Amino acid sequence: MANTSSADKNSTGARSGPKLEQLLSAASNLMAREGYDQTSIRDVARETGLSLAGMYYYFQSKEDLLYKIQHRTFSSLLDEQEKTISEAGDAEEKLRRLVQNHLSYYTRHFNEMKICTFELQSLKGDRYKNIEKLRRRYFKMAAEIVGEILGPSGNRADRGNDARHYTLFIFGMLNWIFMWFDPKRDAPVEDLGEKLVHLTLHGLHGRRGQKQSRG
Amino acid sequence: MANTSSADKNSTGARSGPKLEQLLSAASNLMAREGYDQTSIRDVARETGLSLAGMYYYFQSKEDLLYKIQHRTFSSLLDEQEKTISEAGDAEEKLRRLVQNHLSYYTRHFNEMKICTFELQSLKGDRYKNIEKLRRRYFKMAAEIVGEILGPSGNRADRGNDARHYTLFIFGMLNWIFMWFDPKRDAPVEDLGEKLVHLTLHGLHGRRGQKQSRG
DNA sequence: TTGCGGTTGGAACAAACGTTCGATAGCTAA
DNA sequence: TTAGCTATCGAACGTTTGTTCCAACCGCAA
Repeated sequence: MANTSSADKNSTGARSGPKLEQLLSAASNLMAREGYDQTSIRDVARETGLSLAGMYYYFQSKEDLLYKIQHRTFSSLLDEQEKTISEAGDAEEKLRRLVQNHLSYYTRHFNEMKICTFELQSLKGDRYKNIEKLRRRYFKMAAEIVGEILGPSGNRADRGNDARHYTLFIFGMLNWIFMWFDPKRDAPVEDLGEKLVHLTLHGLHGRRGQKQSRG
Repeated sequence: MANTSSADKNSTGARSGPKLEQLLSAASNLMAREGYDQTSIRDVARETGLSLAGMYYYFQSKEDLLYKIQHRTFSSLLDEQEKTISEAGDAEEKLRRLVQNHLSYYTRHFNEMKICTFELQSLKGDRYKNIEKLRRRYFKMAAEIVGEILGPSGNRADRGNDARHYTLFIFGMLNWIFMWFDPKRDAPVEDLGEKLVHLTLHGLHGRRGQKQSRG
């Protein structure tokens, strides 16, 4: 179940339902294209046909709008991941599922995910802390899988940092996809995910499909 | 030598020298911390002691300021890379130098690099095109190295896309470092670069520390 | 001294922004 | 009908922003 804390007070009342979803969706679309700062509440209002003042019936502030997008998207992704990964077998399979789920979720909620990935720093105070908490939970989940694949630490001094670094490398590959992915050129994402997992496990030298013999 | 085209008209006159460098440096510092949109020209002026109007003696516009930062930083990095890589031996060594140079430049010009990495989309028209051109040159340089490591293509259908994808994965790892790097925890960058190269070449399963002889 | 071009600052402007206020419909329960 | 709640609107306020104008300063050559 997803985190709920002091910054989501206004899930009470009628400020929910399909209208809210529509507003969040339109806002995500604009913000993913133009960025959070460059998207005004007026833009979102215009896009949805709602008046400017009407927006403030659904959101306390612009930052609250951003927060709602991030919180919904992130906790939904997190739930999906924790459910799927727990059913996996060994660590490699868990990693594969983590990557493929991430990319799958990504294609279904491109705009929202882009916002989650690049607009965290636009949140302040409690709202920042809440999303940061979700992010950390996501990271920890991945880091444990990577640590499992690396095997027991102990030989090198900062072996503890290894899992952290490699996990951050993986998230780097995943998150950077927003910057270049082109459906016409790079679909299907499943293949992309396979490449990513393959690179992570075996590197460029690990043969795939067919191979040269090695020393 | 770095690209020069229609958008850098104002390198004429006295609008250069240490004062310009100071302004660009202060602006980079603020923009790396708060983002381009959240940094006003007034902020930069206040930081440097120059008046608001005085800023417009050095920059045609706020976007021009951003462009100057990106152009200088990127062409300098590009020059450095092309020089160093041409001296390298095999493809693996080239990749290693590419990564280590990138990270080295990165530590010397953290703020400017962060801006180059994340604020491209804030440029429009010719300014956008010019930086995009530099970026493409950088990418091509890397992609050729990766292609060389992968070996001759021809077996799989979209093998041509492989080098592109793997290169983008590498840039993903590199660029994402901005999001988490902590000098107290992650220095020295040379070790980080080694880890990145090792993952790229051999993956998590490749042995490290105890190394096997090769070829 | 005068003159001049490179450099700087004070003041102002128009536009855009986030936010608030008060009013007004529509609906439902008493 | 009345009372109250949900949903929406037009208008406005105060602030910040990028940018411009123009006057003034500086150092140096004539």
